[in-house]
Amino acid sequence: MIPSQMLKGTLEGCVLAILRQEERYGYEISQTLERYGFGRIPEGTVYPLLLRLEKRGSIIASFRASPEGPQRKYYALTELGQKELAEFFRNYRELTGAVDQLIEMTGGHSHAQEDEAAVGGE
Amino acid sequence: MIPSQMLKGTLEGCVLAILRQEERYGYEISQTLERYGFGRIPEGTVYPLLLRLEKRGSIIASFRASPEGPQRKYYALTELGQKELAEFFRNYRELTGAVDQLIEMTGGHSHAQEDEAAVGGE
DNA sequence: TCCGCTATCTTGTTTTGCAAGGTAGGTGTC
DNA sequence: GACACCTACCTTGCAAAACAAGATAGCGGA
Repeated sequence: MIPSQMLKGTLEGCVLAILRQEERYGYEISQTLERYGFGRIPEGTVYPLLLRLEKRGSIIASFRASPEGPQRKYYALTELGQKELAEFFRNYRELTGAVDQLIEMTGGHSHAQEDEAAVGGE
Repeated sequence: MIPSQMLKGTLEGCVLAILRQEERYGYEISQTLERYGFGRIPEGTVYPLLLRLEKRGSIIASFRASPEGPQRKYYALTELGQKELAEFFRNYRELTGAVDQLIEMTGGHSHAQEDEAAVGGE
């Protein structure tokens, strides 16, 4: 399980990335994140995040009926959202670049699983 | 500049990684992080983080004189700290694995700079 | 004496993930 | 009709952590 602190800042960019190609609604996004390996991201996280993005103007919403259950609120990227997504990519690369360099300099480990196997856990 | 929200949780693991091979003191760690590409990490961030780790038992401190200025507080990893470092590696890989997969599935981009160049900025 | 560098720590603010819980539509079962 | 369950949305309040700002202190030089 990815610790919640480590998701901070990253989740927002990931939601923008999910909306990059097609409109999606909150409930769907929550499930999509889980499929990508983020673990269960509860609605109490996703909806406030979406409302924040909407208020800021990064995404726009439109209600549409659902074949099962209540209306769905579909979100789409605005131009601002696309710029923010591009900036997220840059920041994410900057972060992983720094961390990967640090890991390598301080004793390797960046993407292999040598001695970790012995520690076990999870 | 990496946004501070994106550093949350990650910084702690990075400090553990820095202490992996040799003892270091706070002021030094702050400068080391900058050299690795994290940008300026102010003392108001580093010292509380170190105190937190010390209280938790992840690191132990020992004062030693400095050739210039006041005493230095050197930190070293404990066994707990080493386990936490190993867990940080796992979590970091899990996070980057999920994000990289998401980025790739939603339109590539993982580590190239194609269309972003046109957006400009920074 | 005062400034600047080294070196430590504290207080309070802000952001954000999440637990918990509430509202509501639709379908099925008793 | 009453109830349960899934879908689908939202809100309130808490906790963790980065950081701005500022305090303290040793040491050297102008």
